[in-house]
Amino acid sequence: MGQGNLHERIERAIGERILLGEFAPGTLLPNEAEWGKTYKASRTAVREAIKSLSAKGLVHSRPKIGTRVEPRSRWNMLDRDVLTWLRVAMDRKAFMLSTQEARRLIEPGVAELAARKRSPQQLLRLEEAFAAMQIAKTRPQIVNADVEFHEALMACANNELLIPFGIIIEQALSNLFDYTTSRNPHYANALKLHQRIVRKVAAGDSNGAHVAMQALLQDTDDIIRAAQDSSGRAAARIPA
Amino acid sequence: MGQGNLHERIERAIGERILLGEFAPGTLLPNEAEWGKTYKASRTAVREAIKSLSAKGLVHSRPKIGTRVEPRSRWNMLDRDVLTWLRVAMDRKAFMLSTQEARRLIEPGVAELAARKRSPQQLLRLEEAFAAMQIAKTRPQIVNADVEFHEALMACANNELLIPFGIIIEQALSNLFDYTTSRNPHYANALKLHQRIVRKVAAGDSNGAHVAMQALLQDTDDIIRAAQDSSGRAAARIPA
DNA sequence: TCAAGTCTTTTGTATGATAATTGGGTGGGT
DNA sequence: ACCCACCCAATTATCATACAAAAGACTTGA
Repeated sequence: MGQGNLHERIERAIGERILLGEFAPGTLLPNEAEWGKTYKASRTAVREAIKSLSAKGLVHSRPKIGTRVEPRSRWNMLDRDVLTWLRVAMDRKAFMLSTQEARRLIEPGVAELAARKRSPQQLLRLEEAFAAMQIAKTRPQIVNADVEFHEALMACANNELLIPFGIIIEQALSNLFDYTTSRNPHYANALKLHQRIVRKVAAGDSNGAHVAMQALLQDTDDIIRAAQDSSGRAAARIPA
Repeated sequence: MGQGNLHERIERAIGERILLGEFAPGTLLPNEAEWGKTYKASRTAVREAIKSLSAKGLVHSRPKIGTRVEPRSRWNMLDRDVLTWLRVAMDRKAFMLSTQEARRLIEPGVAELAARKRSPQQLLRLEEAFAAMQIAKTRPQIVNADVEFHEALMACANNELLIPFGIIIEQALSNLFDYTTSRNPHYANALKLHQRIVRKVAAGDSNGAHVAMQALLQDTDDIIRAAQDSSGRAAARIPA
């Protein structure tokens, strides 16, 4: 099948099927014995998979009733796995719109907090992340460094409740770099925008950091829009 | 012990102990057999508890190695259980500061989005939630209605990635109402502030909604500060 | 008609055995 | 003394089986 433990593979399989809508919220899943037949595994392995899905808020089990899919409002969308499955299930464009919208909502505020509350050590981590962005060459290096930059910034905000958002950023960026075929020609520009954030955070200029982050997100949106337009034109070629 | 299934109780027990710092990130937990002895349960039940903790990002298990506590940066703080344990583990004042800070970060933006994107049906839900706040009498009724109000507003924003934040609001509000002993004398004022948000969202006035939400949060901060001051004075009476 | 009790299905828990993983130790060769 | 291949042991991963507990469905009696 895929990789990972048996119960992890089963979890992924069922999770994806739920996210894809094959089992709608409110419906009853097959019972544990049937899953066991489906995936040729013991009830134990199936139960462990379902326990994980339950912890992620996707399902809820009760004796005699069975396992029921929870309403989407209880799904833990900021869980790494759930978000991955969601990306698989959603239209890519819609997914990027959602993630960018969420980023615009919180990242400027995070930058603001970071400028006000970062410790010297946290600032150092941010600066190192920026340095890594500067020397990154290959695409995975660039993505990793970019993600680390935004996570370092989150850490500067000194509020653990915000950490789960890192997962959104991670998904958004790795998706973005898949989207923009090959190298982003504006990478030098993106670097400048990131550098401005570092400077504002270092200077403790919270308003400046807020604005600088908005500028970076605007730039990202522009890149997405450009990529969309070109792919849109390609799609338009298909006869209706 | 408490309530719930056996594996849920074990999960809670271990989860709380991790959050309280008894098992620091990086340390090795006792093995499954020992947990079984500790809580007088079979290995099966222990394993299911640990699977849940694993799904919440608190721990990670590997054969021969054992189960290790993950770094806090991987903990799923927006999980309902984890946040509950965190509240138990943290100083109440610090917890409320964190939650309020997070709310200030995202709720104004949510209100803004809600004003721009809400469907008529979603608006109806918001209005009904406000109506419920108006007729609420007992404290649990008030808390429930208030939580429902903010969750309805989230729904208006039409972005599922934001939903997990509802958990923060839930915890923040239930904590707040524990904090302010007995009835909040300014409840009439709070109602007005909520109503203003409803009106702005109904009118599609995104800036207005943003500002109205900021005003509500400011009011909440004031209430907290007032409660803190009085409890601070009480604490100051204790001889040093 | 209704209510109490039994039946049945499904998850929850226990037990014991075996497989797989991997850090650490062990020993031989150079 | 160093290094490589190999084995060993501890721990989780998986399996099979049995029984317990919950709760909806059904039956039976008044």
